[in-house]
Amino acid sequence: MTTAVWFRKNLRVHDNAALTNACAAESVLPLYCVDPAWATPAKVGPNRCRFLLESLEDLDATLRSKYGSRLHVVVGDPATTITKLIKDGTITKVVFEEEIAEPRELELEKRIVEAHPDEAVAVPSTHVLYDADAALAKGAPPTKMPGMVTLAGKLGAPAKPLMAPSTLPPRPDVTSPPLPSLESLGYAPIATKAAYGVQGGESNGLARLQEQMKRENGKWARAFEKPQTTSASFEGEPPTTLLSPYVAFGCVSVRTFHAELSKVYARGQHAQPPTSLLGQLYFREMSYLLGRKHGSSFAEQPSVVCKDIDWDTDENAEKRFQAWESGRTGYPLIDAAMRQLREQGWLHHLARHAVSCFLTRGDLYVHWTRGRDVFDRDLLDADWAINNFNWLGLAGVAPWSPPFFRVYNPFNVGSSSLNVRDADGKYVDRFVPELSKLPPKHKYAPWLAPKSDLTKAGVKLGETYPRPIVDHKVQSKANIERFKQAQRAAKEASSSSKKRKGPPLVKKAKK
DNA sequence: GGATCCGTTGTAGCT
DNA sequence: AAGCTACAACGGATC
Repeated sequence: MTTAVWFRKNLRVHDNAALTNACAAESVLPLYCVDPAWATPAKVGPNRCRFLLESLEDLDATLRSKYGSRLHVVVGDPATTITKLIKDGTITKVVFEEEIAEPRELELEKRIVEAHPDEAVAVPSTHVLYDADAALAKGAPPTKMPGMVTLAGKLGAPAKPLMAPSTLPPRPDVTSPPLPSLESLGYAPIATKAAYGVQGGESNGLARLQEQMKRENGKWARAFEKPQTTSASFEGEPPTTLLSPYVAFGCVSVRTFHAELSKVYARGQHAQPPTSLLGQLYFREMSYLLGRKHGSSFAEQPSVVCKDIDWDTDENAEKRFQAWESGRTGYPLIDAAMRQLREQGWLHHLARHAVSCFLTRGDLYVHWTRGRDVFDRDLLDADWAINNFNWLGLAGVAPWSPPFFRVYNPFNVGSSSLNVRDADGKYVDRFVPELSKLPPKHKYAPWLAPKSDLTKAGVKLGETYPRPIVDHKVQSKANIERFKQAQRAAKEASSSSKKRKGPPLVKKAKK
């Protein structure tokens, strides 16, 4: 009688509801399924996949050293794999934490529960601070931080994280293949390290959590305010905690993060949401609540969470998208960020703002889902609910968007909004080295540099580095106007359809 | 039910 | 350098 613990977004032994649940079983098989339809370079970039594999190795090592067990990793569709294990008698039950918002995962667990109503045991997720359905029972999910703070007040303290089990029931005599490698999954080897050298795994994640909470004896965590941190960042002391990849894969439980942060907060004055560290956890929570409630209509246009905007989808838009994705827009800040994303799997939050505004309503007018998919592939901390929440917001289509006429200027690096703080242009040097010999004042706007400076630096615009793909000043102004018109048209369409007593939001016919 | 307020992080130009 | 103003103006929550 063996129970499989199916690890999903909880690659850890602490605060793991499925693992804790399985402790009463006679025998436990720790199971992870690498879905080959997902773990492929087009869907999941090499950095992200490497982080996953590192996390699996760490989990396996912990299971071996602490529990005398080991991880059974199967490369295959999780539902098919679980069915096979049940049918061949390897396991009699499977325990897993429920998904909250991601459609792909919800669909998957539905298939498993329907196929195995007696064998599948779904336990409430530890991936969020609050039980999502209990939170939604209090009313509509908040779209703004004051609403989230109020909700948290109503719900009280989040559940205490579960302790790692002291022992596990024995593992059945099952032969496990060696853990997959990047190469075995069809990835080319990666020569470079991920951002700040982060490596996946619960051990690394918990160590980083402790480190960040102890930084300046807790003062750093208490004083943390996101907009004060520097966006053009890639080395040295990280500007933020860099814990997001660990939380996304579940190497660190968000509840453990919250509990540790609460201890540090209790020791002195601290910043408040939305800008504080707690605020960051609250934004994550909002993403999940909105994802659970509206996830299926996130990309449905129009819907209550997505305005009907006439994004460009023609060949020219495709070319602009490709220039953006490959870091060849002619705007060094955008290009450096996009190359950093690809190389390191990470971007500071404000750099994410800069590139997503640029791709969508700001400059290129490309559909936001294109950018979302790139982030989902390349970010180490890619998380379905959070990624959609942020793109919907930045593209200007969601109720939680900033006013649409607030567009970031991609070369005004002295402005406080993007907080680039890179007078020497080191960020450009690192990721757009073809501009590194320019004088610092021209590094973020090479097209404004005098010819003599360009020649001296060996820069030939249009050859060694692109000219700006669009004229930001002209284009952003035109786009604001276009967005305004689209917004008005959408509003009129929805109010006239209401008058006709038809469905309030009619799905637009596909082009 | 209409008015008012507010929203994590805008820009440009001026003092 | 920091701080002010004008710009243009949405939509959800609250009173």
